[in-house]
Amino acid sequence: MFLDEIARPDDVRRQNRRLVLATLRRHGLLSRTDIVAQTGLSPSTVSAITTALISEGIIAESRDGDIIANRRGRPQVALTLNPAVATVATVELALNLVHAVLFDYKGQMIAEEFHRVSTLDAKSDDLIHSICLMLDNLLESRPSNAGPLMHISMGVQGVTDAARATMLWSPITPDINIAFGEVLSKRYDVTVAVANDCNMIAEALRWTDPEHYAEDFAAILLSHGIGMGLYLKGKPFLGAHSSAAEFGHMLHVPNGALCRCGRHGCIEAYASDYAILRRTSGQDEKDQPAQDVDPAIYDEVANRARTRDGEERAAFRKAGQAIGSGLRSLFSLIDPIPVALVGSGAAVFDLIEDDLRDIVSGTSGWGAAQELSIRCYPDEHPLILQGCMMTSLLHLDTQVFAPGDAGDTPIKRAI
Amino acid sequence: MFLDEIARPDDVRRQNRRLVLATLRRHGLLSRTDIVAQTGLSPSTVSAITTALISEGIIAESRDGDIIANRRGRPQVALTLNPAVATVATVELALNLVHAVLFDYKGQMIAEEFHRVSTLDAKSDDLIHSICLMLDNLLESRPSNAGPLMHISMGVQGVTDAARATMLWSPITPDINIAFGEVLSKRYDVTVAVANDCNMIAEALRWTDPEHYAEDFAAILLSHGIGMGLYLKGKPFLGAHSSAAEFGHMLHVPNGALCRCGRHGCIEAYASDYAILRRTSGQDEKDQPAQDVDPAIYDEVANRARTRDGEERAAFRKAGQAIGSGLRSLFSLIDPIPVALVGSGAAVFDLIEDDLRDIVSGTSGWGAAQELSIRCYPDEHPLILQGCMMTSLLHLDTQVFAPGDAGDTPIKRAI
DNA sequence: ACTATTTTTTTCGAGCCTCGAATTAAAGGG
DNA sequence: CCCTTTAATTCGAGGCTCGAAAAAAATAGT
Repeated sequence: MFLDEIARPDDVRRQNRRLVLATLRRHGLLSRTDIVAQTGLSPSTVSAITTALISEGIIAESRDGDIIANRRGRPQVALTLNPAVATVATVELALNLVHAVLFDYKGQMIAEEFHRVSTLDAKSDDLIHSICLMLDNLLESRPSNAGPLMHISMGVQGVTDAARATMLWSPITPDINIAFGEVLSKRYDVTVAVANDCNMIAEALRWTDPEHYAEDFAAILLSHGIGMGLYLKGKPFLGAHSSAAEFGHMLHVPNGALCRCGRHGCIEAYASDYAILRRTSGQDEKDQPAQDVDPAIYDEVANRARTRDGEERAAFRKAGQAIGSGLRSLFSLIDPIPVALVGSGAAVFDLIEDDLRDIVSGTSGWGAAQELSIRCYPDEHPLILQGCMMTSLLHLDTQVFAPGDAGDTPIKRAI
Repeated sequence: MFLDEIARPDDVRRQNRRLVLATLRRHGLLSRTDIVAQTGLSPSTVSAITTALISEGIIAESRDGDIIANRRGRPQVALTLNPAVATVATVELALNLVHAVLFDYKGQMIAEEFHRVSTLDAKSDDLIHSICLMLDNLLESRPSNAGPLMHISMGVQGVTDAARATMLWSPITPDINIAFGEVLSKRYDVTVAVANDCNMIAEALRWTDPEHYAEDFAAILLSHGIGMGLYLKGKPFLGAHSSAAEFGHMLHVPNGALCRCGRHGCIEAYASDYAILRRTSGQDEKDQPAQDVDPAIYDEVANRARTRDGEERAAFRKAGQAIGSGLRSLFSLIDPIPVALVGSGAAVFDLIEDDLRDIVSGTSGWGAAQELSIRCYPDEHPLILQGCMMTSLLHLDTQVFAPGDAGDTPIKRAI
């Protein structure tokens, strides 16, 4: 709530509806009494809010899944999010891959589809066409009891403008400024979010492990490029204008190695897979890097680095230094925070860890000098998928099902 | 307003009170009709809120300063913040200098006092003693119609922990972890804020030029050390745990010049005044830098750099590169934003600008490639002062005078 | 079988809030 | 001296949350 915003009485109900939906989403199956205990709201208020939500079809009483039986007193009746109130779609767009999935409002997968596309040769229209085809298929084949499609969330490898739901630039395709949001929004008549995949990863991590990834943490994706999803003060941090924190394009060496973004000396130009292969293949660091990297070759190089101390090991060490130097600068700006390393780079963490920690060490500086926490997740795709799903569902929870105005409730719109 | 917070009906009033106080603080003299126009609240609500604020003594009708006369209809009656409802104190702590000032609730200076202290030799008790002495003097000598002291805001050169109102580390004194907040809070029975001086500068800039320094901007203080105050999404950005964004300690050159913080290669180790003098005095970049710098000598070096192309000019160019490299990394993380350069470094901007811009250029990258805006403010002290004042006053506006509960209103507490 | 007990959930009134409409207040114009 | 115009307040309607009381729905005991 900002200082220049005006508060109205129904804002109170809106906020408390959000609160109820959030606890239901987190716990799955909860009685009204449980909700009272979890939220701190009074029983009367919880009663009022839940009856409203039930009448709008957003949540439902779950008769079968009764919580506790064989106890004295009136039994609690379990409430749960109504899976059939809405469907959301997620689209992951990566190099040569489109992955679309449908989820119900409870977060259960309804259907999914993979599609191989030569993204590097694809024009924006080709990409959009592929995505629409997949979504059409999925929507047509879904069971009749599924709810109406109400949100699409895209996670893309590239720089995005969240406000305009546009992909500004991406390494996976030559076209720029692709307005996925506008197109999909018109075609399916729903709101669309277009976010950087790293932000989706961060979202997923925070959802699955809120203990560890709490208010402040960073998820760094080390794969085809280097990106970062950042959570600060419990909120995803999007740049001032565009999208993600472009960790990979922080400056490591002034006038250094050529980066795929066209500039010189970026962290990515030392630590990404293409940077490693450029180095181990004997090319100059100013040479244009490969657009695509064969994972098999990358693994081979990594294994060679593990077995003998040669050019390969040196390349990974350089990578560790680049990431470490970026982290040290990052930690100077925002204090040390837990880090998740995701993607192929996480699979070679053993090769970069020592150099990385060497450079970072001493960062903690004046504050509580805690140990730097780094966790690795070699496979990024499940995280991206889950992050997209949570983005969509939380959007519905907080933006669509939150307004108390029953006259414009989505279920009525869908009728 | 967070997702796990519960909303109550009186929160609405609290928020709208804040809104009214904020518009009054910004515009100074406003009729109820003006407030209606500015805020968007209904006349009835504005009437209710203003009568409450008047009865609590927080604002007052200003009979003399009538806004518009000679017009048909009932004349508007001007409202204004009541200067006598509270007094706030600011303390600026810098190298060899303590500056304490008293302001009334309207932001008018009541009294001020400067004190020269050899901070480098001072123990924490000495510093606290000096500050208390000054505040005692000021409070005793203030006019009888002044309001009760209700907040103290300190701006210090060093790393602070805002939550604990503690100065963790500072270049101006050997002692660490000085709990100014706790001591002053007990002694004067008020809340105390301890912030990094750069954050105060940012606060002041946003207040004086909200057009230019809007949602996102950075204020970089180039003087005895290098610090940064950052505004993101319209809110001051404090690190995850400690205090300011330590721009000066981002990594510029791995294993590079020795920084005063004990590490190597920080931006500060190339761009601060002591770094320039270390270089021009023929010392090695790994030598321990001077603790104190004579401004006269610094100016002399700058002038030499302007007149001939020698070691001095090279030193400033190095400084420009260091700052530029930091900015480029910063802009990678949070997108390009307007920058204010403050302090002695701003006076030599002509010597560093070219190299700085060279390194930064290309940062804008994919987004709207706007021109990097840099403005210079050679004297940091007025900004720090104003920032401290605004911090205190806004704290009163939003935290103390906002709760609608009239039973515990501060003016009653003071009686 | 029937009542007492226990626990959950709903209902109802009090006390907040904002807002629109009507009313009162306080000037200038003719 | 009345009319017009503008400012500010008052009042009722419709929200909201909450505490207390009532209703609902089970088990336990006789």
